[in-house]
Amino acid sequence: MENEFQSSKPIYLQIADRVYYRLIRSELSPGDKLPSVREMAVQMKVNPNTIQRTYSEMERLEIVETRRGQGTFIAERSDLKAELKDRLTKDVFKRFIQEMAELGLSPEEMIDGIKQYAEEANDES
Amino acid sequence: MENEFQSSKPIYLQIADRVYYRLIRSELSPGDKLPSVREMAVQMKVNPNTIQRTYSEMERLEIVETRRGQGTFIAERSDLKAELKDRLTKDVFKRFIQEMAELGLSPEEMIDGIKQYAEEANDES
Amino acid sequence: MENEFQSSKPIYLQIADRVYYRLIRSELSPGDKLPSVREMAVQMKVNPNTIQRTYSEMERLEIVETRRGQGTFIAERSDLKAELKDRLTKDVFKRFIQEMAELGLSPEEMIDGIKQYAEEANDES
Amino acid sequence: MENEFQSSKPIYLQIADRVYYRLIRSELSPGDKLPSVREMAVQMKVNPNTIQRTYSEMERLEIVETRRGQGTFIAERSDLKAELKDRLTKDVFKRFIQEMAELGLSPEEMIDGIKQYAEEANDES
DNA sequence: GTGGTCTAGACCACG
DNA sequence: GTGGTCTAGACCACC
Repeated sequence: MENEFQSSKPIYLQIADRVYYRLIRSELSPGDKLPSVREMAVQMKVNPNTIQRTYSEMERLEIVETRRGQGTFIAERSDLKAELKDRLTKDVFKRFIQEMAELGLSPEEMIDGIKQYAEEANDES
Repeated sequence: MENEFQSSKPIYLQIADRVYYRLIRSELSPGDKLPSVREMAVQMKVNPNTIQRTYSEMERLEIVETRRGQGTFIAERSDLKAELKDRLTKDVFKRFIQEMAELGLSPEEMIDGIKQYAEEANDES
Repeated sequence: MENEFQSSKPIYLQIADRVYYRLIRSELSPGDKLPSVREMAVQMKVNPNTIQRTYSEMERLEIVETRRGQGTFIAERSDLKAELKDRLTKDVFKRFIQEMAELGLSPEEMIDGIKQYAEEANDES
Repeated sequence: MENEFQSSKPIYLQIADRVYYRLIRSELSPGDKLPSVREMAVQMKVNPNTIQRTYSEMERLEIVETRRGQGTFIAERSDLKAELKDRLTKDVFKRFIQEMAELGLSPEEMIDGIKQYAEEANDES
């Protein structure tokens, strides 16, 4: 009865993120068909309108294209995966570095912190 | 007539963030009096209720304490600054590492990326 | 046109108290949907913002959780009712005993007083 | 620099309570002179206006009387102490029993609870 | 439809 | 003058 989405980030964007990650991890590839809006809604335990938004957003970013009567497909561009990964990692890096700078941490301290926290994450897993 | 706040994050939290950063940069210290709700509202070009919410939130987190009829003050705990910095940096690290892991980057790649982007930031400045 | 709230305790907390009591009396159970902010506001003859505050407070205490676009629900924790009752009774006991101690009454006198007043209450009913 | 008042109860009433308790414990007696407003303010680390309110409140309740040019004195009524104690204990009992009834506790459970919590309080002391 | 946020303006208790 | 509460009404993102 419950879905698993949290944080303040809109659910429809969280779902888009999942698609991006599956692409980058090569669990999805250009040309693959995505589940229908309704089916995805059932899988995600979410309102179909929410999936509709997800798909619209991804189409806007040209990550996905819809073919009338056939469904929604990962865009057929050879560089899609690399481009997507680039864009996402770049965003994450920039935000991270900027926030850390505001907190007064030097690049060296950032690197130390990553070593430390990455270890902790390993311990937990 | 216009204020300078952006985006999705609520204004009242953005203002709280500013207080946190001023604390960490030692522009504010435990015991210091914050501007009154009304005065801060003028400074920030925001409705007094918005500031009220900022102050309530910070009080909930025990970063600030209000003395009735006197105003709102930075909490008088010697470890406040360190604790706050810790909490904020921890949050940023965790989010960064988790997002990067989802993008399939290893800690080594994260570190390389930081070196690279930190250089770029230097070049710009 | 008039609502029925009194005294010094903020209305938004008085309304929260009512929810707590309904939970303890099992008129509400984990997972139940509370009325929407607007509907509750009508019922209580109060401004929607006041209810909003009530719900925020209850969410802060993890007694309630909100699902975006769906409404506000009693938290789904099996021990919620017992925990809540415990917390509330504990608070009342502690305050009572402390006040009585300050008035110089021994536990025995407290017990005698309860017997006496409980009888009176019976007589009235 | 800090005073020691807490809870949501107004400071001026908390200070009045202290006077009541000192009376009941016979640390104060009818006819005794209270400290001047200013002196009490210094003792309590509080604004003189706050003490002024305390004294006004106590005068309204006829627990205290002010003699112009001389100061403020505990009212000279032989029954003052007993009456005060009665009134305060009655209030505390009634509120306690009512709150407990709302929580669904029987008088027997109240008595059990008092025994239990009174013990705990002993352990701590 | 839902809750979340923000503005505007008011009143009050408190110090 | 201070913060705390409440009302009224608006807009928005999300489902």
